[in-house]
Amino acid sequence: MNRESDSKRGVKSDETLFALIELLRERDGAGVTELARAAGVAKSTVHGHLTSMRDHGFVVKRGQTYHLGLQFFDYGQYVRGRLDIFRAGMFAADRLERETGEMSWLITHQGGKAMYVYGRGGENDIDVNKLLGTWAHMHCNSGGKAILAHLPEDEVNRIVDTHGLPARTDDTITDRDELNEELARIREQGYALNQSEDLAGIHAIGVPLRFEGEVQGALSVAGPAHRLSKERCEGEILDRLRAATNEIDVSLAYR
Amino acid sequence: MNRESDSKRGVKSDETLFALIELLRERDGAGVTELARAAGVAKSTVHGHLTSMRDHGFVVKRGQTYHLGLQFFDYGQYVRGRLDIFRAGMFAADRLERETGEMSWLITHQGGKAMYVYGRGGENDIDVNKLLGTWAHMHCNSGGKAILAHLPEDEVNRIVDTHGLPARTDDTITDRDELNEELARIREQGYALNQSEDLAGIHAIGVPLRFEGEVQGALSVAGPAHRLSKERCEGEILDRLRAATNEIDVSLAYR
DNA sequence: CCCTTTGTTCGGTGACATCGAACGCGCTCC
DNA sequence: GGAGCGCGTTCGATGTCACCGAACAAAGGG
Repeated sequence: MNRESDSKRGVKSDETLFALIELLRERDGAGVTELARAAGVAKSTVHGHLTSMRDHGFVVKRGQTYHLGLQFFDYGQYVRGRLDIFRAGMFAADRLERETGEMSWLITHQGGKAMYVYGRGGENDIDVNKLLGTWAHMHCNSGGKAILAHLPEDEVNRIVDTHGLPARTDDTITDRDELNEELARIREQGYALNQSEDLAGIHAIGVPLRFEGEVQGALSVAGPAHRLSKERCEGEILDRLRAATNEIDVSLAYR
Repeated sequence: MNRESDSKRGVKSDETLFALIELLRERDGAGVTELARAAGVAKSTVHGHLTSMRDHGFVVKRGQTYHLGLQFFDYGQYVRGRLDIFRAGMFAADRLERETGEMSWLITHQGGKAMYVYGRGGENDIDVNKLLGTWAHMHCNSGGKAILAHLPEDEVNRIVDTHGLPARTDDTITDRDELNEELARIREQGYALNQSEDLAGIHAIGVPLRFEGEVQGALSVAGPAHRLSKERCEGEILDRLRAATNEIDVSLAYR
């Protein structure tokens, strides 16, 4: 009723399960009654799903309220660990951070969005853990743009159709044609810049990580605008990024 | 049919969903037919669940085979980020690793098992990422024993009933009475030692992290036996652990 | 101590999860 | 190159079980 698209050939019961999971996250844990009201289902239904999840560690009960369980962390670590990009790029990202003193990021994409897969701190690790494992739009950050630039044209179109080009700052690219020009430029020069297009005052530069003709992800360096001038990005940092990419390519080829 | 305990009041459809998820992990991705055979359900059933999961990013399709998706990593990072222990203990673990040059671990427990929530490398980060986010029995590592020692007696019994005391090495405590003696000792001296009880040649020392009268987790230092002698553990390292614990306690109190 | 609100249990019932057969495709192997 | 196997996917028919709502049991709060 609330979701208009029931046309899909999925399992409805799973749909409510996932809704409950998302609700538990949004609210940082919740009770049965609260969940039932929010999801629009009976209390007993919610209770049933929670019981199943509890048996598998996806949910824990503290007092009267249910919370998402560490089983998610378990599976999450597994999924990340399976990514070639992650295994081949970790060390490169570490070194990049040491050499530049700025944040370094390993990024990949799934379902038309980019995810921060691995990051190293620069000044403080707090920000890293805030972003780590979160989804981002691909049009407004260096890594995402670097990936988009090397994706088939129809896939780029599909992604833009699905997720749009929301403005994060005044400098975000929100026009389709403008994005295509930018992607062509990135393809040509081999790297993508982000000048306050995602967060005001944050600049970044990213390069694509390709393997077997496909973009697997991107490697990027980000930091405050006053330190990451266009000149520094396209000079020192780009050189280091190129070296790191090369190292990762080799590592991917011989994995 | 394969599972004998259908007595639980859960949702059967969720049960097969979780079975599929686990199968996808065990096999590092699989096709519909393979999953259907392994789970003992119809292909169309599998396909339905996969479609639902795909819509929510829990699964991705590469070619003809399905793999677990990065949505798990997203939720996983969220769950860890909500742990008080993690937010309050990260920095302490970092410093501990720098000061001792050994691996440091932040551990917590759920459902009677311990999980490695945060770790820093010591010599190599590879091992850290192997263990990070995995479950462990609580009776055979320092952090787990430190937690057990400060849990109510009936809960300890329930845990042992559920998970048993499997022998990981020749030195693993496999006897219930012996475990209880050990736990009493730990309670008295305030720290737990692990001398090759989990992995041969690996020693460790752990202290409990308590807050509001409850054990929230444990902090531990681990490394090769030849460097982590009983004397060093109970001397220098214990001192540093105590300092770190104190810092975490303060951080927890004022969170 | 009542009275509200919570989590939990319990049958009854119709929606829907499940099944099996059929389809279309890509592959291999004669 | 076409016959045949295997795959993922679709489609109805069916009977199971996910769902509901009411009743129950604890747990606070006034």
